[in-house]
Amino acid sequence: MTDTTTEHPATILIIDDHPLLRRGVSQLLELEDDLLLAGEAGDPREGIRLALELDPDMVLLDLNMPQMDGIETLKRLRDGGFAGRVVMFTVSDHEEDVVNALRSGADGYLLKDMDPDEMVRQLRQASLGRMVISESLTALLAEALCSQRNQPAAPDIHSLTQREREILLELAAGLSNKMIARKLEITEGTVKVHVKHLLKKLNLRSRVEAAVWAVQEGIER
Amino acid sequence: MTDTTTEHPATILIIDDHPLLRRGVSQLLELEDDLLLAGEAGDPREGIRLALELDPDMVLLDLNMPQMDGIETLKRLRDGGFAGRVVMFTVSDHEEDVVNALRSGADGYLLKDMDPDEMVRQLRQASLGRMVISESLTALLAEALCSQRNQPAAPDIHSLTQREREILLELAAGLSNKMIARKLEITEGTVKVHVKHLLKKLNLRSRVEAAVWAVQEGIER
DNA sequence: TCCGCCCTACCCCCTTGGGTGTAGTAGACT
DNA sequence: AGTCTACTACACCCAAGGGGGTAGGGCGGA
Repeated sequence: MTDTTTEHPATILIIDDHPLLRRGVSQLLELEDDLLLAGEAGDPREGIRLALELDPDMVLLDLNMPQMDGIETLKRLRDGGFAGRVVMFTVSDHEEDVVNALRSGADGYLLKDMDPDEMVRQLRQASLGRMVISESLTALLAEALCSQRNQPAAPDIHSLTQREREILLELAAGLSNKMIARKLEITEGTVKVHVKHLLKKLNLRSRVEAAVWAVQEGIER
Repeated sequence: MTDTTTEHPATILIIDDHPLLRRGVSQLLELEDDLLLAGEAGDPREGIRLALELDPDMVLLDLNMPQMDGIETLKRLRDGGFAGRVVMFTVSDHEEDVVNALRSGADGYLLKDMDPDEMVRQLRQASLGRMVISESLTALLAEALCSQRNQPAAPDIHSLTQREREILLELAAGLSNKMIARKLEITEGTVKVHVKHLLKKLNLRSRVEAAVWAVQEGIER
């Protein structure tokens, strides 16, 4: 498995605001000739730019950055057309964060305090297209899947407020924000706020997805 | 019926690029105290601006103007939030034009060569919320409804080209133009062209409407 | 051969959308 | 009294959408 030197090495971009941690990963990767550090970024925007420019096989993405959270960064990566693997890399072992990240399309979720050997092994797995999760999280993950106490980020109509449901309905009817505003007698800016909120709650990326979802769910007043 | 002077008169805005014709209508309306000319516009953009500013009860809209066709003007009026009646006013007695206008949401279709008496009568009807059609067109209209030879502007998947159907599918999946371009390996500009064309063919106003329509129709490859 | 449609690509223009942030008000619950 | 959520509104910014137009290559039918 480790002998993949005849193949081209898997290129990895790390996006993390901690220089020391980037350095650590960098040194870890240098020891493996089938894993190659494609680049580093200290903030999300720079990271997204680099990812689209370098097009690495994998992005190792810090979930908690001051400028932008990892979920948002992941979204923007996908929006930008990045097609490689995106593995979350974080200190948070909260079930909520794990579930949220995976629901948002992350290809893996690794903890920063994990064993270097396991780290390398998991990265290798990820580069092969497998979804990876830190071993210490598997129990927690199983629990999350069984007990249904994971309301956050669940695309559920009930997570929306009454007003947001109204806006979603009009939106799905094909109305623009301006038209919705006129119809509900509020400003366009307020409509935008509601749309933004419902997109976030439903974990969708555009009003088109929201409209299609609403239609398929058969949402009604 | 003519005695509605106790009510406020119905205000009418005329949008037509022929000054003489505007003058004619103007004089015709002056003779009726229940019909009031709210304003005139010689080109579509000015007309739209005026309509939104004056908010007349009815817009008399030339179907054939050099700057912008009447259908497009009608769309923009509705997009702008104009909620009054929009009656097409034209020389064209082509079935295609009539059907197209009515399908696009026009509240009436009157011919410019119609009898002044009928004209006034029809305008009065329109101001009451009734749909009006020049009498000389009724036969033609009936025929159009019976014989189904009205492909133009019929929201039909078969009116789309293969490529347009592909784009519609991706669009309905929530992909942006850029993502569709990447997926189909063409430029974003070309995707925009296809989207523009399919919206026109399906007589829809936005990609959201297109997406919802596609989903409801159960469009597949 | 010429015409027309399809697909592609590009130009210009302006509007719309979606994100950031701050902030005020009202009602409900602690 | 304090806090939380919902709803409203506005600022700014940049990306995306949608309209107009022109144009060239390919392909098939008149």
